Amino acid sequence: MTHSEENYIKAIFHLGSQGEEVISTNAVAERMETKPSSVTDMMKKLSEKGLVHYKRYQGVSLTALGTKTALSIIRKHRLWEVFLVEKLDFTWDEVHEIAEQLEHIESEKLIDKLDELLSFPKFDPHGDPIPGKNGEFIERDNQLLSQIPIGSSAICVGVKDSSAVFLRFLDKNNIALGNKMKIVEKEEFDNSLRIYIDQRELNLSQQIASNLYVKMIKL
Amino acid sequence: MTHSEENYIKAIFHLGSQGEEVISTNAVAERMETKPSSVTDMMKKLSEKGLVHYKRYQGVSLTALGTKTALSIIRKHRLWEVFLVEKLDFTWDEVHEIAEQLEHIESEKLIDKLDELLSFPKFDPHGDPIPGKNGEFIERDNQLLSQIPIGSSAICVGVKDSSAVFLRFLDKNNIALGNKMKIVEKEEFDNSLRIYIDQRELNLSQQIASNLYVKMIKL
DNA sequence: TATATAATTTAGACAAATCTAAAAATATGT
DNA sequence: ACATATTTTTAGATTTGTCTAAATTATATA
Repeated sequence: MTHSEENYIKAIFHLGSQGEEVISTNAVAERMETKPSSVTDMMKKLSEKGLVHYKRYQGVSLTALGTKTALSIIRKHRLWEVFLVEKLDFTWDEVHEIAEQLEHIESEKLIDKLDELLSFPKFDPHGDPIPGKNGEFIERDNQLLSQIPIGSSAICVGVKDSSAVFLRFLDKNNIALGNKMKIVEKEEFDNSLRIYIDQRELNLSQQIASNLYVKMIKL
Repeated sequence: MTHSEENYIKAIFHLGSQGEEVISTNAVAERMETKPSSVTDMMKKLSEKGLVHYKRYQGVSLTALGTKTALSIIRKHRLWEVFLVEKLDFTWDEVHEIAEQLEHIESEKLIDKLDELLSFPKFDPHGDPIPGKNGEFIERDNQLLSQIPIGSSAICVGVKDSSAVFLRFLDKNNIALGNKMKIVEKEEFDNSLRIYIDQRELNLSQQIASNLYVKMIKL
């Protein structure tokens, strides 16, 4: 498979897991930052290779083989991210671009050995689950901070948006995975939240809160 | 730079350091396993980018910039090889193909951090010197086993041919980098050598002996 | 040194991945 | 349900890296 094919497969997988089953040509084009016509061409090719279900004007979805392929690429991406943070001391906002390249390296043995070196991690530095060697994949069932009731306590377990700007904002405010927080109040006007975290009081906009995955805990 | 461009630069560098200064189109084509006409096309492109000196029918050589580029790629290749052997327990006959992919990953920071993780190694698993961050490069001044006088002792420091078959042959005969050996006799008929290594007596063909780099030691 | 041979380049073609512009199919709104 | 808007596809072009076949230049030999 070419890098381009792999990137399309990955895009379709990600679009599929955050909403619809069947993905539109335009959606893929937007995510890949290409033109819809390029997507159509590629869908024909991937369809011939048995990686996607595709009928013209009907959108696209991954076949079982396509899903397996996507999971393998995502596994590689996330394991490399763990490596970069754990072994090379990169920060979580620096690893995506590099992992984007490393995910295309072809060698099953390499990935298995990397997995072992890292002690078989289950999550990447952004809290995203790492698919297993045989395609086992635990979808994250956590809630967004914006969705949990006022008064509850929760642990920060992941980020929905893993762009460098957002991650650096979190760093600046000492919000890290594993941190405990308590939601004190929701401001009616703009839906911002007042929380306690790390012995401090903090105000988070609705946009921030809807990009933080948390796991509720009983007091 | 594209992977292909990088591979051409590397090929020219290697051809240049094992003989002539000016490299012929055919030599590049043979090494790259492409047709001479493809080489001509690429030389024009690399020439326009200032990476090679090229005049038609006159062969090709690297510019200062081309050499710097080549050293950077080789540095990456060899550091990744060390990583694969030291951190992931690959054997020295398995690493070349994977490093061939990894050498194209773009991130200076990644390579610097990798260098640090590996404690700034000076040689790769085959005994080849690793160029420094700023292009410093110690050419190996060692001799081939086939070139040293009978009766002398030497330490094995590298391999000229690093193909998997040759490396596995060495493994099978317990010849490893760092091993001491003494040349006992040279057979006139086929130039094979009788040596002592690792408390054993061993017979090495001329072909083997001319692919092993050694450093002579005084007794 | 003339000519044969070998090396190299040019010309033209192709596949992959992309694009633009136009056409076709589908979806939407009243 | 029909006209319009949107989405998607097709057709044809472009770029990169490659190829084959033919032409050109260099070299080697007689």
